[in-house]
Amino acid sequence: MVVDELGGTEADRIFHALADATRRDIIARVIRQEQSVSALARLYPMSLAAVQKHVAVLERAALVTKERHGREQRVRADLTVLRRATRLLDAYEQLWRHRTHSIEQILAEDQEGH
Amino acid sequence: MVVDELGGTEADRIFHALADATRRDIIARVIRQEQSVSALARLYPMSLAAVQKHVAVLERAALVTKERHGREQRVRADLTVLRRATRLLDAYEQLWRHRTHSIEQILAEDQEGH
DNA sequence: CTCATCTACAACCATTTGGTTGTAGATTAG
DNA sequence: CTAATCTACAACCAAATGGTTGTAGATGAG
Repeated sequence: MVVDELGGTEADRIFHALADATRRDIIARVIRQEQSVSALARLYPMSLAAVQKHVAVLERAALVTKERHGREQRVRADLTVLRRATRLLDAYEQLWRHRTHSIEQILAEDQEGH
Repeated sequence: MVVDELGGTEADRIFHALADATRRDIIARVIRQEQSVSALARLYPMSLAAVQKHVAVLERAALVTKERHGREQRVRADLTVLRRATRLLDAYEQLWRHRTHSIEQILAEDQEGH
């Protein structure tokens, strides 16, 4: 029923991408060192295609980028996006602590287009 | 195919709960002031039952709790859980900055069990 | 050149998600 | 008591998720 262009807001995509243990593990691994897709696939009890899909979800959320290097496609993390997610949650906490009445700021940051 | 008890790990539930704009809006509102379910339902272009389901998702993630007050069910935020999510993302950022080789800590925190 | 490897992508399937309507139980108002 | 309100929950449905297998195109190794 969602007729949206693709998957909703940026926050939608980021949190959805984080809502899976395999994807969080992929992030944690490529933070330390970029890895090829098939190297990642060997780590998990699922097919290469499944891991490709997980990487694609992370890519849609801009949490990782791929860079072709020979015949390999190296996956690496883009931490600035992860930082945006952290700041969004931080904003909710601020909202709590300060009981601020200007909720519009955090909600505005939570829209498509940021 | 998931024969799991219910929805995976705590982090799964928290991030999944946050991956929807309506649910994030509900959190932002009940942070400021607890609201009854039907009061929340009037805010969104969907049925009461739909909002009930969103609240249930937030409840499964322990991001909100309900407290009966007369015939109303007041929804309020539990910020300690939101804080856990923030700390989890913070941990990823630390992992990035310090390139620490003890990834086990953050992964351990990411398991079912607390 | 030939073959193995890495990747992409389509088709398919079961389950979950996010919405609906409808029914029914508590609780308060008058 | 009766009626209106708030909530819960079941049944249903379309679409998205998360997995599979299979096919095919690039690229590197020998």
